[in-house]
Amino acid sequence: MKTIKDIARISGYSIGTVSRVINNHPDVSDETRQKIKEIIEKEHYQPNTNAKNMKIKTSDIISILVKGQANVFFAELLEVLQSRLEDASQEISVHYMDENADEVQEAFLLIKEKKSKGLIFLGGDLKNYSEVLSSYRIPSVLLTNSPYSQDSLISSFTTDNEAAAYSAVHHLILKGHKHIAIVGGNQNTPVGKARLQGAIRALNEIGVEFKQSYYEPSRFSLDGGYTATSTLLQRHNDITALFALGDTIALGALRCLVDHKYEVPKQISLIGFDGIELGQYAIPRLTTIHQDIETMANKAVDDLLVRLNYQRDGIHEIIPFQVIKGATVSSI
Amino acid sequence: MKTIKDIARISGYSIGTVSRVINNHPDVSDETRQKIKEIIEKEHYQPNTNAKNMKIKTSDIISILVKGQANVFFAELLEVLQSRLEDASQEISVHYMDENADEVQEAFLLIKEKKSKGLIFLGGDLKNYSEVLSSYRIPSVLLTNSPYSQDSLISSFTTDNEAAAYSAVHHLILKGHKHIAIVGGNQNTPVGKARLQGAIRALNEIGVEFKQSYYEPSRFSLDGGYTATSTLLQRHNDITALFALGDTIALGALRCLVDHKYEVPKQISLIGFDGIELGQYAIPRLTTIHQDIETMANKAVDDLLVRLNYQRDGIHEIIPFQVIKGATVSSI
DNA sequence: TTGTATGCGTTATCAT
DNA sequence: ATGATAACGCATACAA
Repeated sequence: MKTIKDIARISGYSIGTVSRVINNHPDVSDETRQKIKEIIEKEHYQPNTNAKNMKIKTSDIISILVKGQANVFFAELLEVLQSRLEDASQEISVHYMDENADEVQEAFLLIKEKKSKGLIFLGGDLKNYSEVLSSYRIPSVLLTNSPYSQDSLISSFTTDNEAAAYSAVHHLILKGHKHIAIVGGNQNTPVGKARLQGAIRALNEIGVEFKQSYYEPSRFSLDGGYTATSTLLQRHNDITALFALGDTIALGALRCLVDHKYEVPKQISLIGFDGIELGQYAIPRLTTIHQDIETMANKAVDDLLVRLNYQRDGIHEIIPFQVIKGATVSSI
Repeated sequence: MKTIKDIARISGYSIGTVSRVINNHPDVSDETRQKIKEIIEKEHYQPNTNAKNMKIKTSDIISILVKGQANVFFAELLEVLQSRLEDASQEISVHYMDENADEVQEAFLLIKEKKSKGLIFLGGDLKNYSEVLSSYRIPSVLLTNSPYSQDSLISSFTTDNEAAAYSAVHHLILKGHKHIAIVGGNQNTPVGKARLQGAIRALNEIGVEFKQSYYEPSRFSLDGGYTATSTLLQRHNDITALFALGDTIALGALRCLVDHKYEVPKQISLIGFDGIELGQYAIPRLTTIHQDIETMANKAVDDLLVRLNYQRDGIHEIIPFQVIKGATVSSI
């Protein structure tokens, strides 16, 4: 493989000059720059990223860490983020990680080895945000979760999951529902917990006591939603409405209800959470809580770009949500 | 940040010995190994990947290149691949790339810089598979497309897109349909082309001439399917069946048909292509062509693992598909 | 404006 | 079994 040495040899210049051309340094004569560029082109030379990363102090890259590659909501959020950052001519690199991977560890590597100048987390909770990591002074933005750490380098823009879940169930209650089951989510995650809490609060408010048997957790998937709903239907026959802790779960639930010969929403109503695009393609259209990904993404990008240039403390904002009235909820 | 030097200093051993411990070389005494490991643990030392990659001749990693992160079919295929490779205790790294990125270029980097020992391509056509790349002698497997290059290092396991599309339309024809419209896909891709060709062949076989106006291309998305279907419905009012060149497109089409007050399948039948999980959660369940991802993934992994150990030529196999009879097609 | 030399953190080769 | 040291390919401080 060709290295910078080869280009130097072929061009007759030194590797120093070649390096300057590669990195667009100003102190090279136009003629030399031109000549070297041509040779680079002709030889298909590509700088070795490993060697490069070892030398540079900081790169111009903002890294985005996405937790859970199957998460449709994150995928949609990511799309907006990418588009905004592209508008700002901001180089980015996206890193998908496993649901149960350690995002702080990953971030650490990104900073240490790829020398990212800024970080955006989609999911994750930075529970283990460490002093070491903090010592690098890299501004970060956390989306869709509240920050555990109170480090001033972190901003967060999140939906109030508790309040949103409350609204979802409240919407069902307004339609006359009382026998409401809750499906999906993981009570070991802050998000899952908050959503269930919000739902319970709405129930309690009208004097309905929440019974554990009306809740069935599930993986965040179509299949998970289907199975959990199946369990709930078997367990109780008085359910008139279902609150799914995510749209993907809701779509699994929807199919399950139909398979069990329930008419939606006539016999059983269904409301989801997230507001993913797919929900509006479902038949019937999914009623759901819409998290405002546009605003989230815009604020995240604006905040990060500012803090990249000016020393400021991170901010923490709650982004308003919205109930999308689809066709899966009806009055009792 | 701690480096191997620090660990050497702290432990009292040389960096050579520390390196040996890190890489599990046998020629270290158990006692030394133990001591050094403890220090590594205590100091939270992590080897620098950049430096490491510069030195190693070849890593033990198989890289998977996925073209188009929004592609649900690839996502499902990837899941099976990952599970199979994990069973074989095979380290992998997944790289998502843009739909119109150059996968050969990316592969080149992966081989040169991450020293991958094997490659799996999801999508892409290796049109530009170069001599340079070939000179590295890295076994590769191409899934879901036929190889352009005849390099003996490449295996491929693919669905016969032309035949499968033929079967899809033939299925509609058997149900009595003649006014069949085709929606979605990109005629600049081999896959899109093959699927359209197969559909046309089925039509021609029963003496129906294919008219261009009964075909509307689209992006590979819900929205794309919706819009293209809209166009077709506006253009013709004698359509009794729709063949979507992908399931995601089909689901967009389904929503569009319903919005236009067509009953599916009573008034208009619909068949998709791919066999993604989501299709079986749609209401009604999607009739579609199922590509056998299990077999594809199994064969890909088996073939690659064998060729990693024995010098053999790549093979090219067509994997049988299957018509899934959902509920979106009925007799006329 | 250009060239030279040093070091980044490793692995691997050659000693010991 | 362990240590010393030469690369790997590049950016950069310093020299010219």
